[in-house]
Amino acid sequence: MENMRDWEKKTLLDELTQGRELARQLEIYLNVPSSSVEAREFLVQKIKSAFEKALAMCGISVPVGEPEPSHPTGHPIPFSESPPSVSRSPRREESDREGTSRKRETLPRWLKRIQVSSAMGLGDIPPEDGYSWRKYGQKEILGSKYPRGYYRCIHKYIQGCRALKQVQRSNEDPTVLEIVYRGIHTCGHGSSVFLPSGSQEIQEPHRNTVSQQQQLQQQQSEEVLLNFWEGRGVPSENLDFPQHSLVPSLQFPSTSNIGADLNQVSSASLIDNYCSMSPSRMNIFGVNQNLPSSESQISEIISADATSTANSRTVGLEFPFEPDEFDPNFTFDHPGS
DNA sequence: CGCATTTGACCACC
DNA sequence: GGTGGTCAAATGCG
Repeated sequence: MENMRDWEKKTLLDELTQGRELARQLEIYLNVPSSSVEAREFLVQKIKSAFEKALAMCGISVPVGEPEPSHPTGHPIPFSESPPSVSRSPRREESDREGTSRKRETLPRWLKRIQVSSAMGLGDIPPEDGYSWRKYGQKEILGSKYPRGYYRCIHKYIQGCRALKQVQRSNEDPTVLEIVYRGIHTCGHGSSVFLPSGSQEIQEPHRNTVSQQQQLQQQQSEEVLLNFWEGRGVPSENLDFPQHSLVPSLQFPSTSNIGADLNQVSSASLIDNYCSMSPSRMNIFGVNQNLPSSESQISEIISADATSTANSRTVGLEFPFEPDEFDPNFTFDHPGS
């Protein structure tokens, strides 16, 4: 441990921080009697995974008894049995480690389209959204006129926050920025990015207690849901994730109270509009999505967007699998209720 | 000089 | 092999 390099310490810290945050989430779930067993079990798995990785980094082997079918990040445990060979470049060594791997993470993601004042002149500086981001890359995308910028939360290394976002100008309308958010902030920083302005005050000028942390977790969860629910986005038909299937828009009855009404939004009204859907049960922002395939992660949702009129909500959902795999019972759960 | 951004290279995934 | 996501050295900026 004493000869551990800085990046190793950072990665270890990441894992431990992640484990702590997940434990806090689990604590919240345990205090909510109606929360699903699956969600709790999923969190337990993730906590175990985080600590097993941390232990592995300390050179302590992980028991193989319990299989870990799908690692949350899709990464293998980042340790080679043999010392790195001399021929390998330092860069490659580092890229093999958890936290610095180039392997793509399977994080929940959702699209936000934002109108900016002009196509030119503004550069590609994304509008302020309440969080602090650091740009870590830019890429020309095939078939796109404009490059895609890659941003990570600035608290990634300090607090292990894995939130990312990608910003790109729309091909059709350069005054529209398409922002793909990936992952949920676990850093507790930032403001109510997804909340309508003025609807919620900014948090925490002071150190957080455990209960404040819980509130933050809860609030962040609600932000994601609210973003999904009230987003001023486009119908799903216009979303552009060609590699995945897209579920047609669904209409809901109007609702004024998110938490309460979401539980009632369930099957009936949805099935009326789209019969061949869908997963039996889904937590939009939590951790539970029971699917026939036994997959159970929010990351299965590629994007979610919504528009609203006086009498209805139109919600577009995109999943990385075919709609006809779904069974017809489809409900939204509000994890906090 | 320190920090943020840019940019070419690397690499996983399809 | 092509594409997109990430890394990290180089560069720019305050």
